[in-house]
Amino acid sequence: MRNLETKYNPKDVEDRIYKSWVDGKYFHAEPNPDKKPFTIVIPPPNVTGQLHMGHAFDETLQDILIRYKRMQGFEALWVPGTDHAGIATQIKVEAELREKEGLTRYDLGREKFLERVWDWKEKYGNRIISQLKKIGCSCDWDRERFTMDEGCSKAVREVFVNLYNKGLIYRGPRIINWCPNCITALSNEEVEHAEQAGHFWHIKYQIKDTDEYVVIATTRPETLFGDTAVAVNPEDERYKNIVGKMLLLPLTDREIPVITDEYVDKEFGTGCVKITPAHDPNDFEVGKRHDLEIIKVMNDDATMNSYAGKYEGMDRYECRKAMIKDLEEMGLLVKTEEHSHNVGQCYRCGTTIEPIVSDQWFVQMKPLAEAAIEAVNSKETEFVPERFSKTYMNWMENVYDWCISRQLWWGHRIPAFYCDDCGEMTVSKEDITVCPKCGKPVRQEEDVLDTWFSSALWPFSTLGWPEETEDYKYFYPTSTLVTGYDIIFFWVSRMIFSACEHTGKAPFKHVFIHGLVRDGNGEKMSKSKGNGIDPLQIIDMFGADALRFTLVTGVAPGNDMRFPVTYDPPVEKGKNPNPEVNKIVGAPGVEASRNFANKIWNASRFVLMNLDDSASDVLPKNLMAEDKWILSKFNDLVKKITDNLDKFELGVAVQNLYDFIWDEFCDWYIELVKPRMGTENNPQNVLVYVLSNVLKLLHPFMPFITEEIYSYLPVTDKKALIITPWCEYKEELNFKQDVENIEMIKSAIKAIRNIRSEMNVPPSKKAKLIIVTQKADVFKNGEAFFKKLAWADSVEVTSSKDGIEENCISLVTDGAEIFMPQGDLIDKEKEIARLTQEKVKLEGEILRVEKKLSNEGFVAKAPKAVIDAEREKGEKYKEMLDKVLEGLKNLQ
RNA sequence: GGGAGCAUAGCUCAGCUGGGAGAGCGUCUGCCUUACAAGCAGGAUGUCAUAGGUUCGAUCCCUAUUGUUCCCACCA
Repeated sequence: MRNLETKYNPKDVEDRIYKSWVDGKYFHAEPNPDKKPFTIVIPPPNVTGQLHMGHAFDETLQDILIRYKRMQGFEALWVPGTDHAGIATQIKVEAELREKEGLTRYDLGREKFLERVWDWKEKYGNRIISQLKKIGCSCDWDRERFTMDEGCSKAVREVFVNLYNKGLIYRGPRIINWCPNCITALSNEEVEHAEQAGHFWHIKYQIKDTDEYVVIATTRPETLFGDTAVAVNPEDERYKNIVGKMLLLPLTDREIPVITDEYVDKEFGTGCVKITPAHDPNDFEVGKRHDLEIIKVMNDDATMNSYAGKYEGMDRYECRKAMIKDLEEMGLLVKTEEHSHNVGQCYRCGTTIEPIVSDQWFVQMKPLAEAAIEAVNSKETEFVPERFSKTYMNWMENVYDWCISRQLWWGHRIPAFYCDDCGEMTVSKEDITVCPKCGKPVRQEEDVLDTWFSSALWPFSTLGWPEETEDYKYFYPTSTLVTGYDIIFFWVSRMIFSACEHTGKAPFKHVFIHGLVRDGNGEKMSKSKGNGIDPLQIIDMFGADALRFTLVTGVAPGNDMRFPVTYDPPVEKGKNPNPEVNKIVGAPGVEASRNFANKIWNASRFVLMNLDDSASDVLPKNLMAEDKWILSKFNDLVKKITDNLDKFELGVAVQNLYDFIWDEFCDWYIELVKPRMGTENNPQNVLVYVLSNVLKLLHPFMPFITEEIYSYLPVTDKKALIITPWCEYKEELNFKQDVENIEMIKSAIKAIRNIRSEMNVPPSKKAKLIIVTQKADVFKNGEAFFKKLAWADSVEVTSSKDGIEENCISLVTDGAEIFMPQGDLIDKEKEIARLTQEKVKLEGEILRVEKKLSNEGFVAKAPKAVIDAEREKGEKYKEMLDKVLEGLKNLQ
């Protein structure tokens, strides 16, 4: 115990401590009428691969909150689990299949392919769980869930059928976003927009039975084959005469009419718009208004179909190139302009989205949004920081229907059954094999649901809903949801409206939103850029506590953070590393945290090696001033940490802890108390008290090292730190006067150190101190401190300056004037310069204060406390200035 | 087009309902002072983006401007 190494080694500790928590079943929660519940459901990581730094951040925040609440006496439940992540996982498994076996999913068939995906899920799901454990997550592993497990699937069907029966789910042809690579429909949220350089082609459409043309401008000429009209603005004088005429659609033998529609902007392009209802959302609307034919010109993989005539079979871009060439040769291409525009891309594979008409399933959103808006307006759910509620509202108030069907195999298959015989469609919670209408066999819908459909139910599906289980009744609604601002639309919004609709309650009280973890250049981490940092590697290098501490240090809620690392060989700033070549060798932020962990470790070693058998955490009756000082400071700390945690200000809380432990406890209290070690006035119990309690406050942030150290301490209530009650503010440990006194001594010591350093006096050179003060008792008490911390060999405390020898350095500090006879060491010129500088500074301060105090407005309107403080300051400065002036006089 | 964030020390960032700005890293000086060199002591560095306004008083609140990042929408 007393032979602990001088370097804290996380590897000796973390796995062992984690196991002890699991063995103690401390993570497990059960409905408990004697306690209040505190519930968090984890944002389930995708089973696509492994955790990245963003997860580590997200989960650290949750673990901090859950550990804090657990210690505060809540029945704290953190539900873990993973997400099946429809498209993302299917893509991964398909890629693996292609690489390793040269097969496609169609080669295997649906059933066999799904077996492969389940194998994948097993492997990577488990890997993710083990990574969560490495980070220190105190999830209730008895309740681990998966979005496609039995319970969640049941909830999905319940919700689907409910919504369908209420008429809030419908099926029909609409323009949707189609990913030709994933071969599925996507919701609007799953499309990312990126600026792309493109062209604006001006093409002539001949007016039938004339030699005249109209010119239309398009960025997507290949959709021409689906044109069923050309539209102009009804107010456009230029085209009034051709409205109603027929046009010859180039490269085809079709004729299309010229129609008028308000949608057309006269000013933009040529004022003529080709209308392609099957391939453009706006055109689709125009088409509906004018009852136009809908002609789809592409196959599911974005190759051209038979409507494209001789271009059939070509890829859409190949076709574009070829037809432009042909149009040019035919003299129908008027001009080509450079044109950059936003193009939709699949959020999973990056392929350019094709807007396409397709039969899909939709959730009607408007009616569902109402309750979700109200939940946030009424503060049933609150966003932290508050500004994100605007993001949410903005989306919620402008929702459009949600396309929920996906042409994938991996996911919840839509519970709709078709009878090919009578045409009946049945939506049912239970699987059916025969048509309830005609008794003929039915076939189930091939499509699966959007992966977000099931994650939208996560806060209640994981707690037993639709059953009214004890868990559901006790733990739901949950307390806090922690997640990144990037999935407010995908997930948070959908959880809120789903919960409001199906459970009648908002799913959580607080939504604690955090930012993204970026690389050292401020860029998003990504595999393709090679700038991703594996949290497990960082843990391996520095320990989980150091990583966790780093992730919450210096970050304000909702803000992004940078995670700089150094590579070997080094990578130029602004450049991306090549993971094959550049290895991570350092991480400045984490090193600082690791050093902090080490500091605590060594402070604890110091305490432990100085304890005798009688040591405990019971505070003695005869507390010394410095004991009262640290106890008061600790008391303040308890309040600060608790307040800040309650406000989700984790970054501030962690800074408070750092300052208290390093500065106040280590640099001052332990140093102040060293002279008392081993004497009959041994401070050991105060040391144990403060250390053991500060470990409690630090535990949520650095669970491993705190638990380890705590186990060595002779505390009265000996149990695992993780379940030890949180500290409370104690009025009886507030010693205002002693705090003032010790602060006075501290500033005197600092002033002496400062001067000695300026005068280049080495610590080995001891000095005599004469302290002239009206507070003799205070400074007398500090005698030992001056000897130890200000390198004095003798300390004389007096109330008068009589008899002080002339050749002294004098310094003025709060409550005292200190003289240091320095013999020949004193450099008179230097000392005069120093005092003169001091004089100028004080005069400046006095001027400032006097100016302020002579300002009538200030005296009349400022709060009394502020004015008094200012007066006090002024007096103190004047007093100090007098002494400085006197010192100068003596020197000259 | 709509919305949001950011601009503070060389770098990365804090700054808690307005009362003369802080940390870490880096840097400079001196130290193995009986827990810690992953340490100790001391120092230097800021027109708190710009211009107005409110106020006795503004880094903080309001307005505008500039720069920057992001989200949403989008005229073919």
